[in-house]
Amino acid sequence: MSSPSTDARPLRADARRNRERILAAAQAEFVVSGGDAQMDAIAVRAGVGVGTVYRHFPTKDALVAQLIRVRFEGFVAAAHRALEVDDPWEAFASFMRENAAACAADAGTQHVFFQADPSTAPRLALETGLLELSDRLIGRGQAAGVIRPDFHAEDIGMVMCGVASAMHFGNPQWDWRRHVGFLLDGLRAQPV
Amino acid sequence: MSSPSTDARPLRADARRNRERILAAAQAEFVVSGGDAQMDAIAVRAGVGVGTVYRHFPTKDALVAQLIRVRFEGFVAAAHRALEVDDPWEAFASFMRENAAACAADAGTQHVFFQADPSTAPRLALETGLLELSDRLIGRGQAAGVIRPDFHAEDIGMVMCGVASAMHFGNPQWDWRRHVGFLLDGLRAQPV
DNA sequence: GAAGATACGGAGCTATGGTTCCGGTTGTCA
DNA sequence: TGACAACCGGAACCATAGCTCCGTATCTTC
Repeated sequence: MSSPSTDARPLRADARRNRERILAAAQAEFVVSGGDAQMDAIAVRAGVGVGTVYRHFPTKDALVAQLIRVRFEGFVAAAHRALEVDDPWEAFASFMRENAAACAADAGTQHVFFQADPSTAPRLALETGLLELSDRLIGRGQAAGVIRPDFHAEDIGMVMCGVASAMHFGNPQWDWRRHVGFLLDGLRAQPV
Repeated sequence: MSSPSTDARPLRADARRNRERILAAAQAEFVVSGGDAQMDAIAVRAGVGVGTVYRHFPTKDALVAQLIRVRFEGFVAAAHRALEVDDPWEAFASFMRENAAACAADAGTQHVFFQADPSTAPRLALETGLLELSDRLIGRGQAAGVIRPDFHAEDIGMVMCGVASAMHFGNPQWDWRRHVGFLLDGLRAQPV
């Protein structure tokens, strides 16, 4: 929940506080509204006026984009952690499980994700370096013969998109851990 | 694209024709609009007035519900076909592949699906008998030792939801056939 | 502590899109 | 073919939600 904006002029104290509040409120509001949060509701929850919301985020899309960006930073951090793990399979598997858990924990961003332009995720994966990190993670597993050789870094987006949306759109009783489990079993190198 | 309404009074010829046109137009319109089709646009495409759309479907939700219902009838038909297949694994796998292909072929209904109430799919699965058919299909595979024993009929919804949403929300370049392939490999009974 | 820049609040503007309503039209049946 | 019921068209209504505007309040700096 940081402020990665590129301009460096320091925000006034109250402005910075409000910015954080708005992001948190948006996240919370997207949870309860199921992705259809209204700007007014976000403002109320943040304890500010709508005008303030719009001063920080010129449009609703901009606010949403920021939420998504924060989420991707989390993915990147998880990838770095995974690369520390010795066992190549466990590194990959824990990366996948951790990302799924992050999606599950933050339903707000999750809801919003699926309303964004389809190109958003691929673009961010490239920009944040996530794609390259994933590539290393997978390459390591394939070199060790534990990940199927026809699996690529781009595929992570596909399967994780599936896992996340099933936990989001589907029956609340569905267990996403099982879903991830099925996939991981399918991604493991098949014994010949 | 049939008319499964329960009341039996025959529709006037023009009314029946328009009803079919509206459903087809809605499907097409949901494709190009990415799920945000407008009733006016549907009416225009169907070559009728909005009033006519509303006479056949009292609300947009009702129209959407009908599209989803038709899709489920397709699933049920696929399940029946699959049960004819001799090889238990091939029966199950072809069922999954065929359903995924149906989702891919009809992006319109697909888009709409994810806007519907999350309880819609489970409810329809029950009502249409799809759940029970899936259960038989899986039970057969498990009895033959080719499907992992901890996979249940309800799980089909979960994984198919994932596959469908990845092909719908995600990068258009993603190959859903690979996605299904990964899953099927994970669902096959693992050799002990 | 005073001045000026920065930020805030929230009423209200506006566009969008679902829905209604009723005068006119078209099947259907005798 | 005539009469009635069923059906159609589309202008207009209305609720919703994104966004703007400007007078007021607050922070920061000298």
